[in-house]
This record gives sequence, C-alpha cells and structure tokens, in this order.
Amino acid sequence: MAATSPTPAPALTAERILEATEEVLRRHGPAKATVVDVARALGVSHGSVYRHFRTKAALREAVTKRWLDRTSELLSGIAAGAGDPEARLRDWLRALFDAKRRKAGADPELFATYMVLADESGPAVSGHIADLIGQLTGIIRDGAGTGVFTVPDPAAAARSVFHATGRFHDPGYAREWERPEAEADFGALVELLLRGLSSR
Amino acid sequence: MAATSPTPAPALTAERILEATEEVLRRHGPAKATVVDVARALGVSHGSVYRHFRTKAALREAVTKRWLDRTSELLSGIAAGAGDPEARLRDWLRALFDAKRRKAGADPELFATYMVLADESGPAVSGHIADLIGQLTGIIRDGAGTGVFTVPDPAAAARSVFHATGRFHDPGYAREWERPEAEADFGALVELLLRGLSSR
DNA sequence: GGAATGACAGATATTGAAATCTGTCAGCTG
DNA sequence: CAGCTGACAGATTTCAATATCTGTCATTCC
Repeated sequence: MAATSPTPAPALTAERILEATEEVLRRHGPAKATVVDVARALGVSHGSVYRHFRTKAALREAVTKRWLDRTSELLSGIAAGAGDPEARLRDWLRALFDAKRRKAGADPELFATYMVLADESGPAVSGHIADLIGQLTGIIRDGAGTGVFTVPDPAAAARSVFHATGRFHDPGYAREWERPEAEADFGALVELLLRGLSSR
Repeated sequence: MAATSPTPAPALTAERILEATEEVLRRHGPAKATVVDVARALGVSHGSVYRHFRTKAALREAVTKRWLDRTSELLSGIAAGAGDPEARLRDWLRALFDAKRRKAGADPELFATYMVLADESGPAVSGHIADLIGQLTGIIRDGAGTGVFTVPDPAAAARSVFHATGRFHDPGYAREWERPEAEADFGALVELLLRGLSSR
C-alpha cells in the first residue's frame, strides 16, 4: 500500500490553501471572503490555516503575489528574446496591455477582486513593478548596445516608458480599455515613445 | 436711502451658493456635506437652494466645474503664448504638474474632497480633459507649422502626450508626487516625449 | 407676483446591540 | 511529536430601528 493516500486527504500544504483561497475569493468577493470560509472549503479548522500563514493579510498577499508572478513570467519570455529590441519592446508592451485588458474584460468581478487585493499589498505590487521595469531596462539596454536606441540611461528610459504607458496597464484605468479609441491611442503612444528612444 | 441693503442680505445668487458649498465641503468633507448645511451657512431654508440648483448632484457638479475651470484658465495662458512651441509644451506640462502637486500637498483633505467630487461628475471631467487636450493640440500644431515637431496628426499626438503624462496629473497618483524621484521621472518623461515629437 | 418658507414622503445615513471573524494556544490525535 | 483542533478574547461586521436628508409644493411674505 502507498504511504500517501490517493485522494482523500492530500496533506494540507501552502499551495492547496492558496488555491482554496482563490476559489473563495472568486465566489464570495474580497469583502466577504473569510479565513473560516477557506478552512471550510478545505475541510479543516481555521487554526490549521494559521499554521501556514501568520495572518489573513499574509494569506491575501501570497495570493496577490502568485497572481502578479504569472504576468511577470509571461512577459519575461518576451523580454529575454533574441530579436530586434525595437520589435521586442513593441511586443512586450502589447502583451502587457493585452493580458490586462483580456483579464479585465473576461471576468470583471474577479479583476475587481484582484484590484482590491493589490491595493492592500503595497510591497508586493512595488516589487512586481520593479520587476517589470527591470525587464524593460533589459530590452532598452540591448537596443542601446546595438545602437537602435540612443539613450544615456536605459534604466531611466525604462521607468519613463513604464510610467508613460500606465494608462494601458494600470488597473485603475480598466474602464477605458474597452473604449473603441483605446486601440489607436495605445498604438500612437507606443510609436511616439519608440521615436523618442531612437531619435539621433 | 439706498434701495439695496449695504451688507445684511446680499440677495441669494448661484455664485453665493457655490461659495458657501465650497466652504461646507471644506469643513465637513464630501460625505457629510448636506444641502441643509449649505442653506444654514447662508441663513436661508434649503428650499431656496433648490431654486437655483435642481439637485444636490447638480450643485456639486457646478462646484467641480468651477474648480476645473480655474486650472484650464491658468494653462490656457501658457498654451496661447507666442514663443517656441517646444518651450511652451515644456512649460505647459510643468505648470499642470506643479499646480496639481501644490494643491495635493498644501491641503490633502480638500484635494481628497475634490477627487470624490470629480469621480461623481464624469461629464464635467471629460469636458475638462477634452479642453486640456485641445490646448495641447494647439501647441503641437504650432510646432508642426514651424517644423519643430514632425507629427502627421497634432490632435493624436496631443492625446498621446496627455495620456503619457497621466502619472503626473491624474489625481489617482497624487501619493507618488511627493516621492523624491518624482521630479527626475517627470523631467525624463517630458524629454523623451519631446524627442519623439521632433524626431526626423 | 416673484422669491422664500417649512411641512411632508420617500430615500439615505447613523447607531448600538448581536453575530461573526481573527488570531492564540492548551490540549488532543494518529 | 508534528500537525490539527476547537474554545476563547478582542476586533470587526451585520442588521434593524431610528434619525437625518433630499426634493416637492402649497402657502406666506414682501
């Protein structure tokens, strides 16, 4: 016989708690999702949840971090690519915008839930943003190396590009993303920024 | 004898109601400011206020509009100037950022109050933004005329510039404006945008 | 007679008591 | 004995009764 049970009680792990928490958040929304709900969903007492996460805030922050990390990973693939830095920058910004817009459009309630969580988890979000700007810095540094971009400070340029495109990735602007002119506005802004990066 | 009283009862006018409303908002905040409070501050019954403004929402929107119009006027002076369009654009963006940052820093509670009002008054804000983008369009069109800027569509470029600088004028970012790197970030972004506008 | 009043109905906000939740921990269980 | 439980104190949320506010309008007052 196997020492580990086949399905009945798959051991209480941080990962399983996070999955259950996501489900509870999806069902009840951020305001009504309680630690007791999470414990009930897992068939354990809420005390057991506190063995893995010191506080409710820590649990929520872990959920937020997981969610943010998924976006980071998706984009890091593009940033690390080997092609033309100009095209890579375009693709990266486009992928960021598309990913956010798709999530906000597909399930607005869940997206609103994650906006609340992100608001609570300041440090996690700051780290995520630093990561994204780091990816941008890599692309721009590559371009500066090959001479496609003419910028004295790739890191500063990356910050500028990230801030400038905020309207197309900051969740606070989600409502605007469905407007018909959003697409053209995004394209125009990206081209303006690319011209600025590569002007002699 | 004068037909109009010297000071006692200076006639109930829309202007006086707006002033009293601003004062009540400043004192009580947006959540607790009532029409009854405004009427009491003026020494009249609340029914009299409803003679000048159909609803409480209309009264609040009028206050918002007055506030937004003050910013528009300040900037229109710069936009209509006769100097170098490049310098004018720099000055205009700088003036917008400085005005917002100064207001947010000097009286955070009042600024928060106006953020709530602006949130309620969608159409008034949209109109204000359209006005600002119009001013930007004027500057950029001038630059396109003299050849300083090389853009096919000044109106589209103006939209891009306004959106790109959102982080430095959108009230939602007010918290960031006090951070030490804000100044450098603002400068770097403006220079990047100017290079984009004038690249051959 | 044009402007202001104040009583009123329905909508919204406040309050305080009861219910629920968070976080701890001594003890149980396998 | 490592992991889980459930009772508990203090903090937070819910809920229903109560109070206040919004918007109207018949009446009053220069």
